[in-house]
Amino acid sequence: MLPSPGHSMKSKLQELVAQALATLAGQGLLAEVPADHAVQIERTRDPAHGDFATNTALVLAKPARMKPRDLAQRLVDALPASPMVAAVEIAGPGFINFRLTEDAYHALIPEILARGPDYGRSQLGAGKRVQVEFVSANPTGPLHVGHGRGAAYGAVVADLLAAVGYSVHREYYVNDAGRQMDILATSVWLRYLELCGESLGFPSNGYKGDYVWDIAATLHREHGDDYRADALKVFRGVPPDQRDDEPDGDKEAHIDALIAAAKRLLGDNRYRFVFELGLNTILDDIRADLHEFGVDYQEWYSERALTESGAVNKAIERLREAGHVYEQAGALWFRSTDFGDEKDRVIERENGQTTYFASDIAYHMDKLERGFERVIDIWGADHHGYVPRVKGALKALGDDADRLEVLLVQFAVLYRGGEKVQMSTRSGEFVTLRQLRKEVGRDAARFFYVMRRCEQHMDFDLDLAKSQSADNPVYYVQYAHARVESVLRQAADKCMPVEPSRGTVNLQRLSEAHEQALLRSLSRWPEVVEGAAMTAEPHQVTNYLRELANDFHTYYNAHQFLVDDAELRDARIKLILAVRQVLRNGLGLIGVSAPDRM
RNA sequence: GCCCUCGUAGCUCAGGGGAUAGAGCAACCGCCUCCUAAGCGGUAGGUCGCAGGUUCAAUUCCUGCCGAGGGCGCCA
Repeated sequence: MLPSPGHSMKSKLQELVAQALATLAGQGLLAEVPADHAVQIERTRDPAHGDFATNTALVLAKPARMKPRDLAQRLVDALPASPMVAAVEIAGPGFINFRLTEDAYHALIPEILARGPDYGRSQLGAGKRVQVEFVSANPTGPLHVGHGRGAAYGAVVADLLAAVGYSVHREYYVNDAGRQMDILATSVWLRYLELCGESLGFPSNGYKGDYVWDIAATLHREHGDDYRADALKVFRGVPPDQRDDEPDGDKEAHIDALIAAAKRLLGDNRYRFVFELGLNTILDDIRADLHEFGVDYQEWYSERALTESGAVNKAIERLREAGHVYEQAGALWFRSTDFGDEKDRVIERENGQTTYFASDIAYHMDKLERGFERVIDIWGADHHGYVPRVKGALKALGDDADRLEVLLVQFAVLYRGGEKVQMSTRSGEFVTLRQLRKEVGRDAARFFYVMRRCEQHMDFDLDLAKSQSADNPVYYVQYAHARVESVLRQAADKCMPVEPSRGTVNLQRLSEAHEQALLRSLSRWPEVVEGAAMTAEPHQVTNYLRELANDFHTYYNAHQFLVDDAELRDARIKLILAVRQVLRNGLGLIGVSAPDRM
């Protein structure tokens, strides 16, 4: 990772070492060292090694033709003086360890209090435009808990990128054009016919969830029998469904014939009306669901609009002109094997319909044309096979496929009472995101979803998420915040001034080991935000918050804050105000509330 | 069969070239006359799946193997 122009302690040290390297280079000592060498500064694991360490001398020993410890010594000699550095020493095979001054840590407190919500934010992204597309579930039913993880993860990745200075565009791709939507419209209509009193066998491939009944009921309530047709006519000539008593049936042919019947018997306008009713009802529900989950978008991008704008045909034309398309068995194929895919893919079917993949090519072409410097797609891990073909298509179009980053999120498995919660989309028996939010609450859901690396299979323990105990990491962190608020209320009750003095006044009184540990944790926050943003790993934030909360709880147990000694009390109040601020910033970043009392 | 991800403490997981591998839970022992015990401290617990390779240095990177999960359609 390149040195950042940030203001963190780490980046300041990076700068010092870089200056020392420049000095040695000026003396002609580093002829074979690349000029753009990135200085690595890390936090030490062992406090005996100081606060930070760099392996620069070890890494550069060979090109500098020096022994690591000799190079380290020269670097130390060339290091510019800095008020933040208390001691520098060479250790082990050639590490350079830095110990920072107490003043450097004390100065952190007024900085945190002055910057407030901005402490931890940076300009690393330099305003570059990045698009984050996430969730994008088909609007054929409510979001389930699998989508919830993508929603929480995507929202935090987007917020992290914004926090480090990117201009972020959050987008939901609405698949409102495909066959699945026709199946939904037909499902709604068939349920409506049942409500009208028609008797029929519901197709095994139809959508069977209760929400389909709800949409059908709206149609029936508001329009009576206006959309009614004789069930016998609907099913006339339709090939048999595949079900237990008819194992030889074809469920695909069956549902397709029913869609055709719906279109024929309703006519274009009335079919479109039923279709739109289903689509809009579900999309409104998804939008509201995500909003209540703290997930909002800049844009809901319609696949249908993409198709109607001619973008799909344009993409196919561009591929054809570039010579990456061929016809076979009546269909149009994209030769994706030329770009690393394992087999070629159909983009236009024998019946003239373009495939979902063709829309995807057009959509990604459009994303790049809109001028985003980075395009991030967040997909369910089951779509990983799509990555080579989408990237392949971009390469075939002559675009820079590296601008597209695909992050894959594994599914979450719910556990209740130690038992796996069984889910099946087919039968409509799945746990919805809304049910999860109702059961464990928004805060726990948001926190738990991003607590693990996205590529990790996740066991979501519902009982733990609900438990109001120390075991529950959400409450643990929130409780730290509530405790700070509680102390401030107590101070007010005792008529002690809560308004702290300015600057670093009294801060030298913070000499306890617990206080120093807390200050070190507070100083890490900008590094955590930067690291989490650059690696798209929100779990680094939750881990940090647990550590910070732990430092605070330990301190709380060991020392009284509201002491009679006014100067000491002032210093401690300033410290816990800084802790409160960083807890708020961290919880805010992952979409979790910071309650005043619990 | 091919592809992707993962194998770290009894369980759930961090760490991902660097100095003695960490946390939470579970187990055991302690701590409220005190700003919320939804809290804190301590003890115990590991051949970082196995075998090679690269490196001054490998749990981390590479290769192979073993094991777990997922994906491989003129579906979306």
